[in-house]
Amino acid sequence: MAVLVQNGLRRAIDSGHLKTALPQTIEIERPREKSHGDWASNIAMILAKEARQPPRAVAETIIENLDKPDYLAEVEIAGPGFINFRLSSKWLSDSLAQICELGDAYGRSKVENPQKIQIEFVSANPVGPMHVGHGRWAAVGDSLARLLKAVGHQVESEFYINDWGNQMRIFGASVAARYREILGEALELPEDGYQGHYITDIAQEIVDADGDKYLRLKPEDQAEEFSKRAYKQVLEHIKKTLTEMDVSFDSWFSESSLHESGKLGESLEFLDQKDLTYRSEGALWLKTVDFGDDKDRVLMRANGQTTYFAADIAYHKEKVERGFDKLINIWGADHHGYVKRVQAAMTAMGAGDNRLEIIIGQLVNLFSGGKAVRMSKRTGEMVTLDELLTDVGRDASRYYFLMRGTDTPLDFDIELAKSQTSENPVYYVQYAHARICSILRHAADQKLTPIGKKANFSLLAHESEMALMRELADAPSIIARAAAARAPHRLTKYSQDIAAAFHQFYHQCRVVSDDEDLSFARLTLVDATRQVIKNVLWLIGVSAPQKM
RNA sequence: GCGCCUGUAGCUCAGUUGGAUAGAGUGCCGGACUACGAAUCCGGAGGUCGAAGGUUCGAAUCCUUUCAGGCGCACCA
Repeated sequence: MAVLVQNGLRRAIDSGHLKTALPQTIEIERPREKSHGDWASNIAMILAKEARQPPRAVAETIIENLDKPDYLAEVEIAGPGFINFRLSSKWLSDSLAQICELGDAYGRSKVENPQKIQIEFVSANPVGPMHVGHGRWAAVGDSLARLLKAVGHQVESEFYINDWGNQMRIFGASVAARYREILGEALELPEDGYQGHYITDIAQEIVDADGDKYLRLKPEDQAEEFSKRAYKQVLEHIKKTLTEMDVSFDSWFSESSLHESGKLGESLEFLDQKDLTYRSEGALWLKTVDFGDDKDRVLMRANGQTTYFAADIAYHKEKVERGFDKLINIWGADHHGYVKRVQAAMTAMGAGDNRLEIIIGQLVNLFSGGKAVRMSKRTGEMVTLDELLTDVGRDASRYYFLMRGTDTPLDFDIELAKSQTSENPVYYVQYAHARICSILRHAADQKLTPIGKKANFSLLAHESEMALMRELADAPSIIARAAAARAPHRLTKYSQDIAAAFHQFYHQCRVVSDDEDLSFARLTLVDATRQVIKNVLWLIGVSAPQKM
């Protein structure tokens, strides 16, 4: 379409009717208002000043020089100088035929510059069960990965396991304290210890398996032993929960492996050789200020221990070495203060300014019957993702997590989700899919099945049929834009738009009727709708049921 | 004090990167099943896009100021 306008424009300029330069880009957009056609261009208004002509006159000149291909039904000037294009029914028929032909692949596309992208998300600390907030990043990250693949990128998802440092020690000590309590000793929880009930559960499992075998060890050695053992258990649990959510990771990367393999030391040395570090007050610092941070950051403490930041640098260096063009990290808003220093470190390492893309997602606020639920891992006062999945279900949870943009906080009311699940739009969309399957079953009873491209699409001329076909034809561009904007939540909106267009069509047009040709055409349209709903729901990670 | 995010219908939120009369859902009022699923559809009421300036043909969108809310400002991870 843009090319069409460009050609017309060039002709207008070449012939001297328009005194202006050919613009770099010509914007073509879909008007909000249906009466404004299928596509519209604002180019005349942009050029009006330079051409020293009123916008409408410019538009007229452009239209006079325009080709008229058969997919175009009408071109008109509207409002202050918009050029509106109305597509012919042939164009809609063609896109319908394309859906039939491509099936599950419909909606996918090929970006101009396919990249090798790594997307890292969730990365929950393996010291307890995942909470509801993790669920949001699991849903968003997994859908984004699917979305990026759908537009032709090579995508690898990764879970970073923070299995090193203070928290692991405290975790082990907490389990050890509960272990001793079960075996009759007085409870002495470590400072800042974890208090969730699952800690006791883990301790109980150890008692059940090995009895009081560890009781003779010193408390520090118990903690050491248990942190390794318990963390594996917790990690398995995390994996299981993610599987239940239908979220899968291509790789699991362990923080402690950076320490053990020496990669951490190597990256410190690397920075040192580039003269980016210095010693002060007994600690080793990185000159992050030189790269946009507010202050320099400590890599190694005065006590000789490296910081989490140092490990993260090694981690990101390793990622770059693995050859990704783009690294996407999804972090909760409580980590946004950390963005600058990691970006600074990336720049310092010479990884390129745009290599790392950090998506900061606002947090999930949990409510129960309108009252805020306080969550704390330390005190164990929390609602786990498992509980949520059991209560609300996978489909509703994933859809709900995805309905809002990531930079808006998500209020999740458990009671509302439990008691009024029919209000959740996911059912509206799934119902449309189930209804279609029902229609297809009914048609099969009448010995009718959709016949794909061979159907006579010119019979689909009703207003609601055209609207539905237009909606379906949008899929590739909606998906492409959602991927580019890293905005999987747009898919939920789109899925509702398709369902709405279908339900409207359903109420106005009878699909299976005495008119066999019309029935074939409408069955094909209905089947194409089913296909598109299914494809979009798959990107969201929600099932498309045949019955409900 | 500094930084990031957010203020849009009674409520929960979209708004396709600056377009035309700002849209959904929910709630409220009123309608539609003797044919393919009423978990559906149709109609109505409901707005100073937090506020004030600015940029331009044109602003919810960009800039400045300001008010309100959330989050963050470690030799924790």
